[in-house]
Amino acid sequence: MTAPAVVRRRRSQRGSGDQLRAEIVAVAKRLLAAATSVDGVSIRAVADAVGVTPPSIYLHFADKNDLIAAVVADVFAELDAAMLEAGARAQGPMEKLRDYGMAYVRFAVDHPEHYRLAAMDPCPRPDVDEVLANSAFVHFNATVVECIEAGIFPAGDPLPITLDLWSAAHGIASLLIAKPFLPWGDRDQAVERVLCAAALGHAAVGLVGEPATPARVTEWLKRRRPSRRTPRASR
Amino acid sequence: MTAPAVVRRRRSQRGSGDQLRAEIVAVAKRLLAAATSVDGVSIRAVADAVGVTPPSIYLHFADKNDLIAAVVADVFAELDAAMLEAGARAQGPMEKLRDYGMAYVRFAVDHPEHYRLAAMDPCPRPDVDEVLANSAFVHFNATVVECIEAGIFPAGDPLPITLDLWSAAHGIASLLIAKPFLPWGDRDQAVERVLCAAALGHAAVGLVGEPATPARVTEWLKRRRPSRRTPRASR
DNA sequence: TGTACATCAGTGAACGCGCGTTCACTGATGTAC
DNA sequence: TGTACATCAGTGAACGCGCGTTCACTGATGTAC
Repeated sequence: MTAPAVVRRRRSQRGSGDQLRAEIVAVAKRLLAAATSVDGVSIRAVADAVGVTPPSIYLHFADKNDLIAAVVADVFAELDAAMLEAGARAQGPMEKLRDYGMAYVRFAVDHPEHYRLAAMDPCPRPDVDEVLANSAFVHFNATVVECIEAGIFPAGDPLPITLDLWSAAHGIASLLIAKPFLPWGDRDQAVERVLCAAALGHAAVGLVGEPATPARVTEWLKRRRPSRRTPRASR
Repeated sequence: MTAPAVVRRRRSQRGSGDQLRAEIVAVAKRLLAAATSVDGVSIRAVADAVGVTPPSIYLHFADKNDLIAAVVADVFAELDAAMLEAGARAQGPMEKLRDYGMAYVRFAVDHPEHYRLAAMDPCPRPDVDEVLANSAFVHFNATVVECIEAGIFPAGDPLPITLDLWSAAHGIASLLIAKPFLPWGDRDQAVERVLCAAALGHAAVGLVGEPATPARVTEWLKRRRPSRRTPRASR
């Protein structure tokens, strides 16, 4: 065992208190990536890893929730950056939407605990505007608008479509995280299948010209392609 | 304040140790419904609420995880019962799938913490077979098979379709739970929209006859319905 | 240039708490004789 | 029917631990004169 590693930090310069703040957020983020819940990372552990005493944390954050919130904001920014980069070279709005969605899910799978923290755990301070003003959400919604303008999705309010597609991406992302052992087969394929099915479903709703209900879905399918097999009596 | 309520239980009869076990599970389940995480419910709190001392719990469960696992099993059983009841009077496989999906999401929204525990939190002891043999999953998959047999979904392995539809239901369910403050509008409508879009997407994949990719989706849409508006240059 | 002083980032020690789990024990119940 | 005894569900007290947070303090830094 090594000695209790008292690597004392150099004290910050007068004006540069923000440096320690940023370092605390970065370290907390790193530790949270390896924990399975917020309770798994303590203020003391963060302080230790930064090389500072626990009370120092309170010079920069009101309390633990405040620190966690800062990490969540950082995670969302990273997610947005990953999405933007993935969608930068898309050929059209539909491709961009796909690239965004794939990048979203890949981020979730690559940083499961960060994703859990940001999108699956209960919000410590829930705020509509904060989510809707979130860069990732804004970029996603803008692309849905492009799809509407391109005639891919039915005209109208983009918000429900954005929420629906987000649900689809979140569904496959969070299920991959929560139940990674399921027989997903090739993960990228599964993700693309789900995202395309959702997008296609919405596009098809536009084709049908009416909101989809199961009755309409069935009717629509019957009209266009009569059953290839006789339905068996259900056991 | 009332006196420390020492309501001592009657000691169980010799053979009826299972009665206390069941009572512990029921109480733990009730307490978990009001907590935001497993850490929010302690062995001590469960013991208190049952009217028993903490060590008694260990006569019936190896440790806390074991107790939680019993609650999760109970939650899944309740979920399956709710789904079965909802789908009992469905007219066809597609309607049954819809009823199952709606019941699934309703259960999640009505019991958010139970759903979080069972489907969103990390599995304490992950087990493929346990999930795939789970009644709710089996019933869901069987209905997908019926849909395939009825020609609604493309022929082939039902498992990917089941997983995809589960992802869709899980997506809207868990997002409603994690971000209830978003502008969902009418919740039932949002749920039906997402589920139908997913189902319709898969059905449409069957129509197209090839796996969906964004390129194919766009092409397919263009072939069948040229853009109603000229795409604007993206800003 | 030198010195007294104000500032404030960070410290050390402690507060009070609740946790999961263990262990020797109790005492009501059922049973053997 | 009566009594000694074995069983074992449940108890009381404690173990060792880590937690979030507070508070009076320190001492390097920058500044006023």
